[in-house]
This record gives sequence, C-alpha cells and structure tokens, in this order.
Amino acid sequence: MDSVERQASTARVKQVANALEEEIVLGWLQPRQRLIEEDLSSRFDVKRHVVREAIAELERMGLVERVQNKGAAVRMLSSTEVRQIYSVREALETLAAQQILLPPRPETIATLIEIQEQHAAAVERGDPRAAFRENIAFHNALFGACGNPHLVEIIRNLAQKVHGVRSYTAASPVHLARARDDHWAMIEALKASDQEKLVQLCRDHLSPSRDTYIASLEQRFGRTGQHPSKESPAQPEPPGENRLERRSRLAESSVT
Amino acid sequence: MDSVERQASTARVKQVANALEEEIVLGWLQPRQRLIEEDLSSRFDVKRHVVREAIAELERMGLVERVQNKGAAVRMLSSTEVRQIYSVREALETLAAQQILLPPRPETIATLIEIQEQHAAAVERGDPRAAFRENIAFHNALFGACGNPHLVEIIRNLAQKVHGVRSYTAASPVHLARARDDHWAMIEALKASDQEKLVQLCRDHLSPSRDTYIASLEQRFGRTGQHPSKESPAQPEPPGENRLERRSRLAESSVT
DNA sequence: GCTACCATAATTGTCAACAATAATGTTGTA
DNA sequence: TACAACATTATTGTTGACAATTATGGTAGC
Repeated sequence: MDSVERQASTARVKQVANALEEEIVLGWLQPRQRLIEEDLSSRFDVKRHVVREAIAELERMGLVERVQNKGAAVRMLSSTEVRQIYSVREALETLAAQQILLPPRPETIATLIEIQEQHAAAVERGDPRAAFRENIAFHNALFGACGNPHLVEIIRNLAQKVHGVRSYTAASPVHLARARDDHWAMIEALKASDQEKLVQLCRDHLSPSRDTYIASLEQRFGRTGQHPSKESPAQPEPPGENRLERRSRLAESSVT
Repeated sequence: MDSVERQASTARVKQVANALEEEIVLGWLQPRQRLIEEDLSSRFDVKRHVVREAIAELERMGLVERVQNKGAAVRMLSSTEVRQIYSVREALETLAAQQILLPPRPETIATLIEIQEQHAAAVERGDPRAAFRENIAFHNALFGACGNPHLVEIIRNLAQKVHGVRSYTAASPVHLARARDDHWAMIEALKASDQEKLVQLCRDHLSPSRDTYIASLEQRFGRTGQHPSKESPAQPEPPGENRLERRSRLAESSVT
C-alpha cells in the first residue's frame, strides 16, 4: 500500500497508537508485557521516533507505564484503581445520559441503529476487533447526543484508561452478546423518550466488564488493593508467566 | 544552577511545559501567539527536541494548537467552548465536593490551611505567579479529599484546559482576592461539616473567571459562538495585534 | 555451591545535521 | 500599479549515529 507511506507522521503516530491500543484491548498484549521501541518500529515499518510518540500517547491515555531508561510496559491496574475509575465513569455517563434532550433528533437514532447493526454483525461473526471499534463508535454517538463534546471526550478518555481491562471481556461471546442487547435496549429507551430507563441502562452497562476483571484479578492475586505491578518489598511476585520479562531477541532470530 | 543541568530530560520537559503553562496563564503569551521551537530552546537553554516534547504535552493539555509544518500557537477558546468546559467542570467539582466525607481528617484541614496561607500571602504581595501555583495546590488538596484520585485528575486536566482563560483573571487583584475569600470559606465549611455549603461554594467559585472571559471575548468578537481562530470564510479577521503573526527574527538580532 | 563483581549485550535517550514545507520578498511583465 | 512566477528564508519534520543506562551472563574468590 503506497497510501500508508505517503502519510504525515502525526497520522502514522495515531495509527500505531490505535493498533497498539487494539492489541492491548484484545489481550494480544498482556499486562506487564514490554513494548520495545525497535521491535515495534520494524513491525509497523515506521521510524523509532514515531513509535516513541505513540507510546507517549498511550502513556498519557493510561494504557502503558514507562520508567526512565527502562521502557514501557502494558499497564496493570489494581482492583481498587479499576473500581475508582468505574465509579467516575458511572457518574459521568449517568450525567451525560441525563443531559440528553429527549426526544432525540431522528438522525441520532438513525446513526445509532446503523452503528449498532455493524456491531451486532461483528458480534454475530465473532469478530471482537470490529466489535470493539463499533462499540466505541456507538458510545461516542450515544453520549454525543448530550450536546457537550467536552464531556464526551472525557468519557472517552476514561473508557480508554480501562481498555486493558476489556481484554477479559472483549473476546468473550457472552459479554459481547450482552453488550449488543444493552445497546438495542438503549436505542429503544431513546425512541420511547424514557430518560430514566436510559440512565439506568447506561449505569448497568458498565458493571459486567468491571466485575469480571476484578474477580479474575482477586482470584489471582488475592483481595488486596495493592497495585500488583509495584515492587512492594514484602509482596510475593505474581506467577512467572506474567512477569515483566526481558524479551529474548535471539529467540526470534534463531532462523538466520 | 547546576541542579537544573543534571536532570533527566523527562523532568526538563515537564519544567519547560510548566513554565510555558504559567506564561500562558499569566497572559505573557497571548492567545494566537506562536511558539517557535528554536527560540524556546535557546530561552530555556534546552535542546530543541525537549521543547518539542513540551509543546506536544501542552497540545495534549489543550493549551496550544499545532498544525503540520506550521508550528504551535497558544490556543484561543470560543465562548461556547468555554461555556461547555465550565459546565463539565461544575458538574465534576460539585460531584467531588459531594463525595468528600465529612467531617474531614484533621490533616486535610491542616494541609489546606497551610496552602491557603501561602496563597493569601501571594495575593497580598501581588504575586500572581505564586498565587496561581498555590491555587492549583489548594484545589488538588481539597478535591483530593473526595478519595478518588482519578476524579481529581480529571478535574485537574479540565482546569488546565481553560488555563488560557485565566490570563484575564489571574493577574487581577480583585479576582485573586475573591478567590482567596472563597478558599477560606470552603475551609470553614469543611470545619463545620456543612456539605451543602461546601458544594455551593465550589459551584460559585467557578463563575467569575468564566464570565469575565466570555464577556471580554464577546465584547471583542461579538456574540458569535464561532471559534474565532478557525479561518471561516465569511468571518472578518480579528484585530491585527492578536493575529498569528510571523515572528521577525531580524527584529531581535538587529544588535549583532 | 554461593555471592560479589566485572564484562557484555540490549535498550532507551540525546543530538546535530539534513530534508521538507510554508511564508515572505522580489523581479519581470502587462 | 497589479499580478504572477520565481527565489529566498524561516521554521518544522526526519533521520541515523552515538551516548547513557540498565539488565544479563559469566567468572573468580570464598
């Protein structure tokens, strides 16, 4: 594709950032996994400084953590952090839902239905990647109806922060189906101008992914509120498979 | 100062970003004014790529705008944008104030009083720079008492977005005095465990700077909701002094 | 066999020179 | 004088090489 090469670097930075975000959400990049600049730059066929910027972007979004001279790794959220973030999300999304003026403009409904058909199709054919994208589009369009783009932006940013969490639900057919049903129900509430119902739906829509993550987290590391990625002295290390491991470059290039 | 030179660049990036933020807030850098990388790198005595990162940071914070190959300029907010942002701020700060568990821990009060004494001193001696810093510290400490650091972070980010707006009030003795009084009143409300009063104070605390800015903006550009920096075809350009002007390097180096 | 130390490799951070782009000035022509 | 094409300059964007830092593996001394 020639079109990729002739793009402004700022666009390529976003592309790389989005690609990495997707990989994190889909669980291809596990929490604690390192992001090595050189590897990524060859994988995406961009210069290293583009990767650097993309990683900086992800850091700002709260998806990765970096330390001086040690590089970046997919961020691991403690269960308390997840709880805190979700509680703010609940407040903000509830707020936005309350501010949506009912009845909505017909175009709003039309757009939502269109997006949701894409989403449902993605769920149907088991395409979590597309489902993820359409899911974002749906929420943008839905909350966009509240009329305050800055509120929508904040909601989006907060959702991004817990994208790492989604890897536990983003690929699960059960959760995807539930999300799909929720979305249709929201559209119905909009059609019926039932604000109370809409607000309630938005609120309840959040819980499943939060609970699944917290449950799996506490099952693995105990009910501690401690951030498991911090090297707290008296804390036993989590199972080895998940540790921040130095990648072996030799292991890959053993063919040559 | 040798200590400045021996710092990690990530720290220097933050220093430069903070310095620029202050200059924007204090109105030394006016909206639409360009930020030229080379100039800044010599002014702050850092390499250009440090300045670049700092500008990128400011862009993420929403304080400057950049366009491909044309550089960055202090961002100009339209009155509708200001209104929207403040409406979200009001919702969030109200929310945080509601979530503060009363009575507060004694250390919280002590910290707030300590900060506020610094703030009052700064206001007294007419030091808007220090007042700005202490003001931020006060709000961090106050909302920090709500127990949800992520909510606090969002509130801080939103406040940063309208920092450019503050240049209209940050240097005004009247506004600074009012802010000081508000802060003391909030501390009193905390001491008295009067949540309702506290919430109300937080709500009312926001209006003055918003109203001042909107008033001055509408006086200059009319009551349009249009973003004045966008080159909308049928829109007359604002007064020349404020235009995005190419800086004349010769004008400065005429001595050599 | 274990620990402390050193040598080496892997990775990130820094830099200055160069390329690309957009704004400005200048000249030639009608 | 007005305008268009061109040349010049100011500014940002890109690159590859090098420096600094951290992790790893191995070796000697105990």
